[in-house]
Amino acid sequence: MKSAVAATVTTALPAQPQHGAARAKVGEEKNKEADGDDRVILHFDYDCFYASVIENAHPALRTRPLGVRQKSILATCNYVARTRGVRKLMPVAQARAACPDLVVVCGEDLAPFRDASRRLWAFLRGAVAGARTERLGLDEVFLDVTAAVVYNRALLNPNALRDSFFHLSAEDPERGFTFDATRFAGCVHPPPDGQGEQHAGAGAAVLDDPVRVRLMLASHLAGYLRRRLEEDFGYTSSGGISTNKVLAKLVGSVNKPRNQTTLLPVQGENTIQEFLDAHQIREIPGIGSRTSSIIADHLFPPGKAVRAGHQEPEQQTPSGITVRDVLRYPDMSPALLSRILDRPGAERGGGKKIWNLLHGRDASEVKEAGVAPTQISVEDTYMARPLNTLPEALRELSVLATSLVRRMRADLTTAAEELTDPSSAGSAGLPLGTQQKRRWLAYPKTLRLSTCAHPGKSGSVSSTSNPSFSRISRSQPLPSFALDLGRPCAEVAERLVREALLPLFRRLHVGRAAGWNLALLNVCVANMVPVAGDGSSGSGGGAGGRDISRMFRTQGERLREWSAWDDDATTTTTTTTTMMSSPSLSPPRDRNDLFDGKAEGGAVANGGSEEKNDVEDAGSASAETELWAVDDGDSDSDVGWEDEDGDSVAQQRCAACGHVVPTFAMSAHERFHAMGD
DNA sequence: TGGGGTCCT
DNA sequence: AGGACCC
Repeated sequence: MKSAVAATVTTALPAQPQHGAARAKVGEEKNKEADGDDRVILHFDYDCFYASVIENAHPALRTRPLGVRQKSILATCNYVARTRGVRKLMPVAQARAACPDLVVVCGEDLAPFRDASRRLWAFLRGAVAGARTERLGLDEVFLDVTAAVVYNRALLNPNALRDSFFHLSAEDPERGFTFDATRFAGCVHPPPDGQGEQHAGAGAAVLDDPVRVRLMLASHLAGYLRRRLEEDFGYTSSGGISTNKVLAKLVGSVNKPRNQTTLLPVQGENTIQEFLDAHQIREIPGIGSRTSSIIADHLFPPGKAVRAGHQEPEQQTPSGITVRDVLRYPDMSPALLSRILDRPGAERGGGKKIWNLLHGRDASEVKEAGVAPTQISVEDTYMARPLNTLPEALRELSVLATSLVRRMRADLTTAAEELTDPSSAGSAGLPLGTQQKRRWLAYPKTLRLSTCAHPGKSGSVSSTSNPSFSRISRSQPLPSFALDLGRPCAEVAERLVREALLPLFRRLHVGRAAGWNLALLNVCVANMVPVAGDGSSGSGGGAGGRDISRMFRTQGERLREWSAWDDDATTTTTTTTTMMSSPSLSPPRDRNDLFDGKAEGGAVANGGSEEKNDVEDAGSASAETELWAVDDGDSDSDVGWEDEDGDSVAQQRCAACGHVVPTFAMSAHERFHAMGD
């Protein structure tokens, strides 16, 4: 995978912004069969997120075993509970049996979790200039921090690595943190002490490897961000640092609660493939249960004898087939994999994609999520008492519809900041001072209703292989009255039921007036169309409108914001070489060394258990387009880096502008002035 | 055995 | 409209 002399960083960029699609294509080609070592990706996973949200609202629960329930299972539980034998996704009854004093909290309403997730996400989005952030579910975030890391690598001072300063913005030299560039923050994946290692620690010959230096920098960035998440927001997290999304995410789970892991290449060894080889294929993100079982069935046809080569039953995740098993299979190849997975409806590049994942290659980009979701759905299940009559169904539909309308208003509108004159505001019939004008950021074009019949009640199917019985759905255009902000949610919802959802329901269940045995109802709006004049919403569903402004915020533009050259031929090589010879690129002292003095959990406490203080703090603080290029073609490391000895954060005042700047930021700061033209 | 999401066909 | 994937 990794070649010793990669030197591929994409800082040299065309002068003009590129069209998003064009840029993506270039990216694909570049990553096609190449290393894909040219990015730096962070993955954060908030530890037992739902439980943490509850704990932050009720700090007294922090020390008690806590489970968060949805219907009859625990969506998650805190680590105290896990100590007592409680597991994620465990039935509530079983959990109580294992831990009688378990505190169980209902988590069926996702609003508090959604709010907390958005607050953390807003912080991360604004934290690193030029980074892209992508949310996965409510509790995971990817960041592409390539630009910031490349920039900071160019600024490393080989004479004072221990007192390095990481710039979070090229625009504001004071924004950042100090760190020790002679070591990684947190854990690294093949552990330096590892028995097999004959390299001296994590060190020696390796630091002339630019990938490794970037990962070292990224580990400190990840450590800093996680510390902020914990200290400022009360959420601990696990982090993974690597060169693409799948590896970052995978390696993040190596040291799970409240820690982080950097996956580093080791020269002359294929440590990344070894890391992957040991995983069950089902554990690789992107390889789901369907693909897993198809592969398993092909490699070891169900009729035949059990695998001989495997000594242990290994009662872990399903199938037991590892990445190594697949790759070592006779004549295994992308083509064979494609044939195995080929079936009607299969994804086109599917085989090749899986093949790449099995090798740790993942060219997918970190996608900046729009402020508006592309879909909003509300659902409820009725396992215990399936719906069979129209009055029941209508009652539930109206509950769901009310909640849907409320969510549309919460997630798809924003405060209207138009400079409306007081008289026109008053004419809307609301008190002047308290008027909450909202306007749509994006509006859905489609309304969809889905149902699902009860698996066991009337029909067949009890198979474990059946992942919840399949849904059926019907959709229609969303009536425009659904967008009327002047009426109460419940009123809009009732009309929605009568005029849209009921007809959809009849289309779903033609010919039967009752007795459907419905175990699930789902109401969904989709196909969001951004409102013209606002650049912040989801992907255009139809021909409606494309979000032009977002298409220009491509990776190229982000990199240009930082734009320090990463040419290994220049002074940076000196930097890294010198770095190597520095006393120790020591192994992490300890697995939990990141937050030294701190005793136990966040302590943010969040004051009283104030119920809701919500509403849109999410919008602000995103990384602005700070378009200025630090051209650091030369001059770098020697000039301006005297033998500064000051232990902690030495500062200087800039003669040009009077800003107080950390000494290690001074060089960058001066270039800032030089740039100004 | 939940209550959500995304993308592709 | 459905299926695959993710949490």
